[in-house]
Amino acid sequence: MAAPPRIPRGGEACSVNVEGREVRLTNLAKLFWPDLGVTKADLLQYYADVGGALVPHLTGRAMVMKRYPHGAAGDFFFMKRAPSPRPEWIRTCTIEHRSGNVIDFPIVVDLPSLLWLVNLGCIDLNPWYSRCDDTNRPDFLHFDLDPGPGAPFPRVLEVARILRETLTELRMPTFVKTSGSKGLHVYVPIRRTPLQKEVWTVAKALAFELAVRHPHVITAEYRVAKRPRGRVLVDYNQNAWGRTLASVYSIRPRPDATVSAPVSWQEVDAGVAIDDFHIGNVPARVREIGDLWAGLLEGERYDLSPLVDALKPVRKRKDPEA
DNA sequence: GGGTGTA
DNA sequence: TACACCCAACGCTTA
DNA sequence: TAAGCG
Ligand SMILES: [Mn+2]
Ligand SMILES: [Mn+2]
Repeated sequence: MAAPPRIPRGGEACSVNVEGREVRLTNLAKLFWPDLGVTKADLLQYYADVGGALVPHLTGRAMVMKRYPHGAAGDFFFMKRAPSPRPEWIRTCTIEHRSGNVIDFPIVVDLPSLLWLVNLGCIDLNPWYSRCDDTNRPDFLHFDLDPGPGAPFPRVLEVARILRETLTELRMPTFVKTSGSKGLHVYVPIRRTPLQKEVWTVAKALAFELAVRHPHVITAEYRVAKRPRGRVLVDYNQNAWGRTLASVYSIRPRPDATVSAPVSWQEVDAGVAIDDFHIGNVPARVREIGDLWAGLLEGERYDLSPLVDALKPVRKRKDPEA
């Protein structure tokens, strides 16, 4: 792999040749984390450094932009439509919503398109779970583990281990990462057969099953006010159509520039912490151990169809007889 | 972050 | 020139 | 059908 490009640290703006594309980068000296002395150039350099591991996880997926043009502590706004003007080599994904709205989302396919997106003020990257060629059939089932008030991070680790046990019993491959914010994300690679809604149904059923079996540490309660204190929410609704999570290797707009970092289950057992992974140490970790989540894209994929079928209302279920 | 519209 | 303004919207829940 | 949720 080619060495990552060097991002100029000074000057207002510049044009950098990346993999044969001219990428215009702006406001390079602007402090995105004033307390850390971390600039927009540092943010771009980080993504250039981890791009080899990150880009495969984004490529071909519509991106929801969460833009922080005034830094991590500044106001942000969501944007779905790829802004114009833009380089002619930025690809888009056209998705029609049920309301009739048609949105042209940008797609990341390589390092130039990634850096173009980051330069817009995107601190974290938010890809769809499905690829653009079939936006209603996701590649993953996932579990968003959110600690509620009074739930310390080690309780999230505990819930993740419980979840892993359940998924392993079902023979599902599992991958875990810190969210970089408060919790953990567990992903299961699936064959691209069920619709997003069907994947959501499976996530919901498993979330409630877990909450019933481990009521002292897990909740799947929809209403905030009804969630018991000190529990970890299995936020199955994150599997709904059109929703996104911050990707692996995303820097989060948090005070310490923490990163959503892939971790091994051994590290979960040993006890990681959110602030173990940040803009300052993740590039070296990736150089040393590579992409712990490569198997999510390249490895075996689980066939969710039997589970989907089993959860259908009896009348609609495929009759196993005759 | 940056284009556009208004003063 | 110097500003204000805009920039998403879903599907799922319970009442 | 409306409002809460993320
Ligand atoms: Mn979360
Ligand atoms: Mn959540």
